[in-house]
Amino acid sequence: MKELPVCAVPEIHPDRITKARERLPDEDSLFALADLYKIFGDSTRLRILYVLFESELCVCDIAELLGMTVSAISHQLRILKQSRLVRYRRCGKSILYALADDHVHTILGEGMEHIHE
Amino acid sequence: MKELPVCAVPEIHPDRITKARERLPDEDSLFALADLYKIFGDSTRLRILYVLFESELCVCDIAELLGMTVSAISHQLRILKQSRLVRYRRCGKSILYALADDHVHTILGEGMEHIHE
DNA sequence: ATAACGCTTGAACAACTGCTCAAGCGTTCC
DNA sequence: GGAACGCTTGAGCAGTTGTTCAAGCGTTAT
Repeated sequence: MKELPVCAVPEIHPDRITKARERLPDEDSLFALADLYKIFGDSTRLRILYVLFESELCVCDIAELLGMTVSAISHQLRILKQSRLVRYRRCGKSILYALADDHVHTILGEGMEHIHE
Repeated sequence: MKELPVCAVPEIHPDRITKARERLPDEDSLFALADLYKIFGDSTRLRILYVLFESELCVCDIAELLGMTVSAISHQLRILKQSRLVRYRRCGKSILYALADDHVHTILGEGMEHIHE
């Protein structure tokens, strides 16, 4: 991080603007990234992800765990499914949900580190 | 991740529920974590963070860069300030904003990895 | 002092989000 | 087949969010 000591150019700094613009990812990546973080930005979804850390669970298990309706959980699981953060498989009458991969661990780990510093 | 092959217990699985409950962080951490991710869940704020990667910038620089009003940027900077993701210092008439620490890099890095896999 | 400049702030508004409720779908068991 | 069960889905509603607009604050320049 450059820290320029004085403000040689008042108001607008064209040189810095040019360089900073290069750091901007393309628009698609930006929106995809924002959408991903939006998913983690809700405590219900966070709680769902955390309870899936231990083992796969059916929808009514999760609802029971979090003290919420099955419908509310199902709505949130659909969002988590669409973002490929959880996967599911049918098992008799139930549908068992599980974390899709290890990205969830690492992403949540970084976040926890920040808030607890 | 345990993956149980059959559903010995239909409907609700009390043993899994007990274990899963232990993985839940305390409520304060959960809300703090959700609030942190909410910040990253907006493309304007993401763009602000990215343009600050290169060097510190004043408010009207950022506004110019992103093609938005100074007011809109200022509102978002206030949110980023409150979450300790950016810091600022006065410099003459201008106020220069910069990334607060390296957490931003690592958090955004993890996210990018997920969406590009 | 007074004006100009850079930035902040609060109110207002449209757009979005998460939950509830009611209805419906797919599978299993009788 | 038909009932029961687990889950999903769409509409509706309250609460939240991001931007605009207008006004105001603090510093600098005259």
